[in-house]
Amino acid sequence: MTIHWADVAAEKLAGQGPQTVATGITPSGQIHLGNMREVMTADAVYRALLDRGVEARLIYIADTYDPLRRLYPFLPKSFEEHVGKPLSEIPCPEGCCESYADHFLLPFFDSLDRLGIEPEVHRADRMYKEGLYVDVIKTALEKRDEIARILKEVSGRDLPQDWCPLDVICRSCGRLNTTKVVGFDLARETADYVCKCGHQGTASFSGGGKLAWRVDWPARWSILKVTMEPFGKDHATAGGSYDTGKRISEEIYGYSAPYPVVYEWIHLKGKGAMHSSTGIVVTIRDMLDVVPPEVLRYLIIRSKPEKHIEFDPGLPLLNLIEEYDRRAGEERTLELSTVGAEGPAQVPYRHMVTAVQIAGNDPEQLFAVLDRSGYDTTNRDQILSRASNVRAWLDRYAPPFVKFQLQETLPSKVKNIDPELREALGVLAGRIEGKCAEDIHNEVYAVAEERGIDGKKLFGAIYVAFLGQKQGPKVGWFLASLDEEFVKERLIAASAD
RNA sequence: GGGCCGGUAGCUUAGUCAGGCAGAGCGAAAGGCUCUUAACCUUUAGGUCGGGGGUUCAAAUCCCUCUCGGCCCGCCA
Repeated sequence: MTIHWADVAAEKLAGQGPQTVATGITPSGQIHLGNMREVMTADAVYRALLDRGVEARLIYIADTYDPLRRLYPFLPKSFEEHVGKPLSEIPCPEGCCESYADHFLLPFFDSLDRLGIEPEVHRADRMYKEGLYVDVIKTALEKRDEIARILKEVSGRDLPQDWCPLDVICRSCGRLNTTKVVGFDLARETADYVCKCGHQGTASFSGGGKLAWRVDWPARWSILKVTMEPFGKDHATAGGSYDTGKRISEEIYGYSAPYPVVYEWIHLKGKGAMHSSTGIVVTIRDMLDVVPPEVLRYLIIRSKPEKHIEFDPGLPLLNLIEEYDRRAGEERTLELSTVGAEGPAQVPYRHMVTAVQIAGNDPEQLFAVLDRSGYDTTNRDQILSRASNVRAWLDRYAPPFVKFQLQETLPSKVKNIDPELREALGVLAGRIEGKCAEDIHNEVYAVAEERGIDGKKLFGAIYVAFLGQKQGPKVGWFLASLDEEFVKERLIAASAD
């Protein structure tokens, strides 16, 4: 019996007072599955804490005050002028949201909700503007030399003479990365700066700028009293931002660094790590179109955070879904993956792949097909939702050989079928009337046997006649789901020449 | 150059902290249900635990070393 990693972390933290589990992501682009690992990891530990009766909260800090680093491939050329501005101060790239940051945050929040993750949200720009950072900014400026020394000692990085832990926003051009702080006044809580754009001015500690990342992070820990935080392996390396953050937190802010959980990246099978700038991205919303939220949770919760996840949205995704649906995984993992009261699906995803393609977009037809196959269709909402998952999967990720399409007219390939097989199709046409799926299926075997034909070949011929390809869904059930006259006509047409 | 994480069956992996018979799922193969249609049942095969060395009665597990993959030591989750 293995203790789940979330419980291991929770056990370490138990008995140390109320816990604040923090996560943070910069909404600089589509928030993808890789990013989601951070939040899922935090949520798993949060749940594990609650399960053992520890008082805990889950917070999510949106780094909305980070500057836009560069013109990402998905942005219009016109956004060049916004590079360097805080994400919260840039307009929405598609004109539908209040800001650039919101454009990527809102769909992400929607996804979190569906995943059953309900963090308290803190937007960095608001925290700065509301003055929550004023004290930590003052301390950082006062102890600038000490911070610089820590950064040098831990990361080996030499900072320029005029380095300042506070980056200010130019009042004229709105950029964070083009200004230089030339002086500050702790009493008035302002900093003086010059900007490359030619402007010079004075910026307030409340919203006039932000701390450099390596200082911002530990400062935030002390402001929000963070006790546990997962982060990507980029921050975890020796000399990385956790190491410097830990020292800054303890020595500058007198606050113990949070308990770390380091997570690995999620790779897209055959393409490498997900990264918004490389275009190797599957967004959370994309995935939620294809799998139910429980399965997405399961994907992340079943792997230990330090293992990278090789994610393949093609055929192997079905294994993951079915492993979850059949409750084949480890019990605690399944428990932590649950969202609400929704149970596992009654209809296996794989079968749904066939059913959906037979039924097309007609829900009644779909229920008819499923009823015929003997599945429980009482939970109609769940079935429709799964069916819509399956359609999206077929559309985007399914390998060609699982797809089929009923041919409106007799496929020309029928001409290549052996005459004796075609004849058998004609015989079959006369034997399906009023028969149920299973009986039709049996007729196929019966006809093949009577005529001394290899059953395999006869099945193949049927598929060619209806789908134009050599394989397809289970024949009896497939034919039974179609209009009987249509089936007869098609079989006769295929047998004639 | 220095560091961090990972390498266990064809694939995904548990077990590594705290040494004690290498386990599971998927896939594969064989058989069964008068039935290949991605359905079900039964059974089987599959391993140099990345390589080498060391410690030990005993090593996937601890130590050293090499190697492969990924990442970090500017910025960035």
